[in-house]
Amino acid sequence: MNYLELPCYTKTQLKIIDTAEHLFACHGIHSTTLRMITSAAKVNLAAVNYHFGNKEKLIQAVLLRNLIPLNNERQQQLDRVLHEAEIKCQPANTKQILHSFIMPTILFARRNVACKDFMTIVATLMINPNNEFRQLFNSLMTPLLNQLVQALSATLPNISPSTLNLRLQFTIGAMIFSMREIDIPLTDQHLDTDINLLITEITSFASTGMEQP
Amino acid sequence: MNYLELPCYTKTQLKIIDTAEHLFACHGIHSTTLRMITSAAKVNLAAVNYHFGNKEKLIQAVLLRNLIPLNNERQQQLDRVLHEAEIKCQPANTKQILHSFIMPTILFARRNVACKDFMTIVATLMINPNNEFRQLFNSLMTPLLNQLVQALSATLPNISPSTLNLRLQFTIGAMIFSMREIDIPLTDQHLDTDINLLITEITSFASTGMEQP
DNA sequence: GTCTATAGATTGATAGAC
DNA sequence: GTCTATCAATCTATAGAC
Repeated sequence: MNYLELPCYTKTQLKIIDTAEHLFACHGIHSTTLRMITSAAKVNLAAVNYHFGNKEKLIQAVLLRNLIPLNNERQQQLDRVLHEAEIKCQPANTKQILHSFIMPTILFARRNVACKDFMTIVATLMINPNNEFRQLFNSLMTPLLNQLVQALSATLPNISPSTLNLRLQFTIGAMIFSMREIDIPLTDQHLDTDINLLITEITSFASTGMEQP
Repeated sequence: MNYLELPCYTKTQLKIIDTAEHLFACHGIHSTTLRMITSAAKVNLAAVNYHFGNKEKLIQAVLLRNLIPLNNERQQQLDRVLHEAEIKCQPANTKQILHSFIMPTILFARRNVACKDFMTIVATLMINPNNEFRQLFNSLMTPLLNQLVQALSATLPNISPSTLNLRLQFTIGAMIFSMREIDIPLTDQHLDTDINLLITEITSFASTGMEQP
């Protein structure tokens, strides 16, 4: 349910999207000018306006291009976990539910530079309460997050949905801050943490916190 | 140790700093122009350059004005916890150590609108790996964070410092995402969560995660 | 210290030739 | 579709009157 499809882009459009994504992550969306994008992508200055209409629609294209496949993968994992639990006639456990969200996210963030860049953009969007693209982002995230709270609520009926809601926020915050682009000023040792170990660490960290009385 | 002092500002300078802080949080640092700041602060357009030199130094002033007292408070709490443990001749427990960092932060974030705004700015800085003010921010945070890892390491000798480091990142991420300005698109119920309950929730969530084998 | 005026650079967007 | 040229708006910063 809720699987969305991607628009189809030409080669030039993809070159612009790729370049914009990288520059948005490095310098922030608003500090990145159309001239920076078009010169780095080696296309004409007028190309962005010709292919996307304006700068805002280019930003939307960057969001959709990454978030639609990522959320489809998250949804697929959650569906699988819930389906397997249904077969066994018992609720999925906390770790499985959180893993269905954390695992695809970390795998995505570690896939390549472009994906890392996108996660930086997403994190920035989540932090800023007044961001102009927040509404689009929310509309893409809400269905999945609501399903997660609902699934957790079935597994942990003694914990109120609002508390689960709060702890899911903690979980997402922990996950976002675990990513390479976001390092607090400690040693950078962990940056090369084995990806499977990282997924296990976050999932365990969040699960024990989630199940607290 | 490591207590820093604040510079002394005139009324006009404070008016500019207050206004800038709010606009930085609402629209981002780079999207906020000197005209937006000076017109909202009801001072002349030239006032920022006269009082602070340039835009960058104004941003630094906003950072220092908030981060110095906040970190002094965090340091004081950590010193107290470590001192009490020393008297009892046993290491401080995980919850106390994390509480010394989380409690002053959440109290600060809930103090007033200006403080909430500042936390949004800090979160944005932490997210962006290439931010030009990241170095200043890191230099202010590193001493305290190193002490936290050291204290946790004494309490949890079976867990490697790099793992504690990683879990401290999870903790900070969870804390940042718990704040009012940063809401994932779920119900907004939690936004008015009782402040003491919130501090307890985050501290417990992080402590159980931190102590995992 | 405050203000106006303006310099000098950069921005997003578009018109029109090819 | 691509390109050059350019517009109108906006930006930071400063000079100089008061």
